[in-house]
Amino acid sequence: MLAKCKCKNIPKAKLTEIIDGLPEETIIDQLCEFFKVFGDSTRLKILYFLSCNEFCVADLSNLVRMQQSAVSHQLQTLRLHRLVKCRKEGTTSYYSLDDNHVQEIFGIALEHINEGLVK
Amino acid sequence: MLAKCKCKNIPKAKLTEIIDGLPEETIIDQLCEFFKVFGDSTRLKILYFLSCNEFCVADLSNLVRMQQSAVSHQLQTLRLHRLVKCRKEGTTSYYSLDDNHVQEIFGIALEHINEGLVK
DNA sequence: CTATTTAATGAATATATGTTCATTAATTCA
DNA sequence: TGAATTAATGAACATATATTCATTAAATAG
Repeated sequence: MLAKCKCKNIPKAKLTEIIDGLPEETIIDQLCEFFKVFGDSTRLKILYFLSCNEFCVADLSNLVRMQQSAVSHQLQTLRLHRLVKCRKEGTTSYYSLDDNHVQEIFGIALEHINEGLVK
Repeated sequence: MLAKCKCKNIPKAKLTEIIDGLPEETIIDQLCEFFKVFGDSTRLKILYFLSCNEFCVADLSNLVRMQQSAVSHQLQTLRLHRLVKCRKEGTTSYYSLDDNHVQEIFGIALEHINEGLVK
């Protein structure tokens, strides 16, 4: 526990409140994992394309210009994080978005980026 | 360019529209970088504390239980991405949030995580 | 001026992560 | 059944990243 705040004389009660308000380690880890998923250009492109339409692995492979294996691996991590879902038809796997936050997240991120351009 | 969509017979016009709609590489890279910043537990904790109050490096170091150097390095990346700002007073650097999207982003991420628990 | 404090920086290291290659699994078709 | 297609998986490798340690820079106090 922090003995005292050296910088500013924050009231001890408030400091305790702040420290207690820190989300649990498991929650923080989950947040990290969630954001990490978005921190890769291949996955971002996949998410973009799936936000437009359902696609199979081969098509996504063409669209993002990556090997089938690379796309499969990335789809796996997207699936594990419940951002995309998969339905099978014969030997073909059709992927689509499984989260309504993706668009929202993108929007905010773009806002941040655009503000940077203005500054 | 994708010759044709093998999975579904998506109209060629729509497919072209989708492909053209893919953000430019520079934008995608910026999005990646933005999300990567959130994909680290130390940085998340720092952002949490700064969302509560302004703090100096030494205090943040205590709060997140990391060495001063580690915190300084992370503050640098947060600064470079314009998520925090710094003001100096003597030898002390006071950091605070420099982005109104942080809270919003956290909120959405938490929603996603909580939905996972329910499912 | 010298010693002290606070933060920033650079190099080194250990770990994590994305891609490729090779293989396997599952399904369909002849 | 056997060949072909589509996707998933595992191992290996190369790259990126976070932390530590050591040092430097800047400001203040004695």
